[in-house]
Amino acid sequence: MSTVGKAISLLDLFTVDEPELGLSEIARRASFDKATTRRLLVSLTHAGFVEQDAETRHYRLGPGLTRLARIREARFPFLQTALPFVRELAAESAETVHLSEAGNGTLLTIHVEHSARANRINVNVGEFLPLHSTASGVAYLAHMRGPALKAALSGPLQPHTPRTITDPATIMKAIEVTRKRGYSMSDQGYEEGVFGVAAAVLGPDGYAIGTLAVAAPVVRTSKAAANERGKAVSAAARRITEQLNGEVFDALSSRALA
Amino acid sequence: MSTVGKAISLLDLFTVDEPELGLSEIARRASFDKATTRRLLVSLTHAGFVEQDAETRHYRLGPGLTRLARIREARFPFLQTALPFVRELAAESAETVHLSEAGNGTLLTIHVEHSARANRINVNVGEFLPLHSTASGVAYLAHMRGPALKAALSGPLQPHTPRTITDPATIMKAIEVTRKRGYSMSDQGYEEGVFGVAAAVLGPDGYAIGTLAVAAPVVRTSKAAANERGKAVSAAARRITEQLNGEVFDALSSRALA
DNA sequence: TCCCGGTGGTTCATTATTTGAACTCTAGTT
DNA sequence: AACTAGAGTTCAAATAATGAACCACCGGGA
Repeated sequence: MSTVGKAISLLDLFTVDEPELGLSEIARRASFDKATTRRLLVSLTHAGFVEQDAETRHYRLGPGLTRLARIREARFPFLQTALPFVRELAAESAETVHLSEAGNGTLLTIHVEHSARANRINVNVGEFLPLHSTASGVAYLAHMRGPALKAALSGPLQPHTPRTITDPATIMKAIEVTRKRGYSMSDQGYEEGVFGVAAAVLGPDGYAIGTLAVAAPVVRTSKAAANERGKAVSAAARRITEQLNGEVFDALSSRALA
Repeated sequence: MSTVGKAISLLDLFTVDEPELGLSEIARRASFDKATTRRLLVSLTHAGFVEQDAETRHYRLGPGLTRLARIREARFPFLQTALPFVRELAAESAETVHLSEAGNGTLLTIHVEHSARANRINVNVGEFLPLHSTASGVAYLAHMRGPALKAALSGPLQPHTPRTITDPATIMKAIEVTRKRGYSMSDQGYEEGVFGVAAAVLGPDGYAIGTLAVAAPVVRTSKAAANERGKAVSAAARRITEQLNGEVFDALSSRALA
C-alpha cells in the first residue's frame, strides 16, 4: 500500500459515531506503528484534513475537507440541489430518506434525513452501499455505463440476508423493471426488516451520478405503500435531475441507454 | 516534503475556476514528474478524492471528499447551521456574503453568496484569508486563544494594499474595538476598492470556529452603511453561534476571554 | 509515597518506497 | 507522412518511510 493510501485510510477511521480518536487508538485500528501514524497525521493536519483538539489531543476530521468538498460542489452541485427535495420527500413520506453519490463504481451516502418515528431505519452518512442488494444500488446499475454494469455483475455477489438476490440474471430483470417504472425496490436485500425504494439522479451525459432512496420498516410497507413511495422518490429524482441539468429526465436517460 | 503532502498539494490545484485538469497540466503546475504525479493521482483516485473523466481523461475532485466533509459536518454542523443565515444576510444586504471556517490557525472560505448587482465583490470558495488584513481575519483574531493570537501577530505582517495595517499594536486596537462592538471592519486592507465587515461565530468553548462577512465595493459603503452591515453581520453571527451551541453568545465569549 | 499501565510524542539506523529519464502509444495538426 | 502533445509505463538509483526503543507525562491503586 502506498504511503498516500495509508494516510488516507486513517481518515476512514473517523465515523459519525466516533468522530474523535487518540493517537494510540488510531495506530491500533490502522495497524500502523505509532510513529508512522503520527507522521501521517501531522501531514494530514498540515493539509487541514484532520485537526487536533487543543485539550484532549485527540484527532478529528478537519475543515480542509469541507473546503475541497465545496470546490467539487461548485462544479457538481449535487448535494446543494438535492437537499430541498430530500427534505420535502422526508416530510411527506415520514420515513428515512438518504442521498448517495456515485464515484469510482461505488455508491456512498452523503446525506440522510431521519424519520421522526420511533421505529425508523437508521442510515449513516459515509456508508458505502453494495450495488446488487440495495434499492439505491439497483437504481444506480439501471443507469450505468454498459461496461461498468457488466463489471459490477461479473464478480461473486455477496448475500447479506437470506433474501439477497445474488443471481445476475434476476438482477438484470430488476434493472429492466426499474428502467421502465422509474424506481427500484429492495425487500430486505441488505438488512432484515428494511424495505427500500430508490431512483437514480442523472448527470449531463444521462448516466447516474447518484441515487435518492426511502428506507422504511417492512411492517409499514404494503405493496401500495411501496409503490406510492416509489412514485414519490422517482418524481423527486426526476426533478433533481432536471434542475441539475436543465434538461428533461427522459431525454437524458434515453441518450445514455441508446 | 512528505509524499502525503505532495499528494494533497495536488488537490489544491483544483479551483472553482479550473475544476478539471489533465495529467501533464497537473504535473507542470505542481512541478512533479509526470510519473510521480500519476502515481499520486491514482492513489487519490482510489480514495475517491479525485476522479477521472472517462472521456477527456482529465481529473477533478471526487465524491470521497463530500463523504468525509459530511462526517465532519455531523460533528460540527457549522455550514449547515449557518447557511440559512448567510442567505438571509445576502438577501437583505444585497452584497456578497461569505462564510469562513477556522482550522490550524488559518481561515478558509467555505461558502459564498454573491450579490446580484453588476458591481459586486467576487470571493472564491476555497480561498485562504490573511488574518491581519481582512475583516474576517480580525474578527477571528478577536476571539482566538491567547497564545495563538500572539503567534499570529508575531511574524512580519505582509501588506496587500497601501492601506493594509501591518503594525501589531494598531491591529490589537482594532481587535479591542471588534470585541466591544461585535464586528470588525477592513477598509481596503486586502484588496483595493473592497470594504469588509465581519463577525466571529463561536464554538462551545467560546473561541471562534469561523467568521461571517459582508464584502461590498467602497463606493457603496458610507460610514452609516458600514455600521448597518456590521450590526446585521454581528446579529447573524450571534444567532448562528447560539443555534450551534444552545448558549447565548455573550456567555460563551466571556468564558473564553476570561 | 512509589509503582504501574496508559497516554502522546521523538529519534535514527535500517529498509522499502518513491522517483524520474526514457520509453510507448494514441490522437490531433500541419 | 511527419510532427506535436497528451496519457500512461518501466526500472535502476535516490530518497523518504519505517519501527523498536526511547522520554515525559498523567491518573489511578496498593
